[in-house]
Amino acid sequence: MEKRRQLIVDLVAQTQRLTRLAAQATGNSTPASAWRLLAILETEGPQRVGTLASAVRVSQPALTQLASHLCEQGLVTKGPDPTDARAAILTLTGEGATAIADWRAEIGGALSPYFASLNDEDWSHLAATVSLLSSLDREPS
Amino acid sequence: MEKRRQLIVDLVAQTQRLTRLAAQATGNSTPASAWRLLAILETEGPQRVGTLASAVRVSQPALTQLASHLCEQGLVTKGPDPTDARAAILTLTGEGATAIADWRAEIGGALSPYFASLNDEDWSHLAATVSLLSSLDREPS
DNA sequence: CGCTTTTCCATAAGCCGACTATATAACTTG
DNA sequence: CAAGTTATATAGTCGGCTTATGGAAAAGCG
Repeated sequence: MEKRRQLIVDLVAQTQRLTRLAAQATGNSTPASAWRLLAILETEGPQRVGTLASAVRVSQPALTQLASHLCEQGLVTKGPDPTDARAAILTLTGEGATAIADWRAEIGGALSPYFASLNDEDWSHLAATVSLLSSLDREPS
Repeated sequence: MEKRRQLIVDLVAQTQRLTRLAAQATGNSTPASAWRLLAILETEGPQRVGTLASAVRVSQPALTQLASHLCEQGLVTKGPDPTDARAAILTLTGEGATAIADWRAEIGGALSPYFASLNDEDWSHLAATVSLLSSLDREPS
């Protein structure tokens, strides 16, 4: 289906635009990878550095560095893994959870004007798209 | 509508993930801003640097630098504006158009496995979402 | 058990894209 | 034409991400 492949391409192009729009509209300079990391810790619970690196889709050193920044800010804590002395486990703090909530409010507020003209049908398409995107990157088939 | 605001947030989160997935799946290091620039030139025709900077959503110096890179690669050309000697006008070259086409093929090929399990209804939601996203950043209302 | 190999994370060095501030040149206005 | 404004270019800097590498712990194997 060549048409579907084209649709994927268009979707990616639009997501890049929206990502950029969100970054610019909020003015928040916190990198997207940080938000992905916090969101993963929130939904999946404490995780190892290596696991997080692949989940966030950055290199392991990048995640180590990101984690140290977030530790300094008090948004996550790094602790030992009782089952493996090499490993480090990152845990979301209460402040980290608050930071995510704040960011969500900020982005929602900044972007909702752009979505003001959507009708109910548009919203249902969006909802469906969000839910299917949420579950599509577990292993390409 | 608090639910809708939440949906926007989730959409942004998913688009960030997809953007990152696309970057990683293709291995193509060309920055997203370059693709946005080429795509704009393709659909809108030759444009001034300043106009492109805001369309691509980067600062003017960033676009100047990006343009010079793309010129070196032969993907765009920079020419004078006959109506304003200060201005520079960027134009997509044939090679530039080819580069976009190639990239689209690459991203479509790299990502389509992830979308293999979608049904017809999913695809129609995606199509609707793409089309509404395409037309949402002309001025927040 | 001891030794090798593998795994996990941290550190080092460097690249590249983006930003702010500033300079230069050209258009516009009074 | 002088003064102010606008369009782009340049300089300088910062931050995130990458590859390459190091060191320590676990796992595999004789």
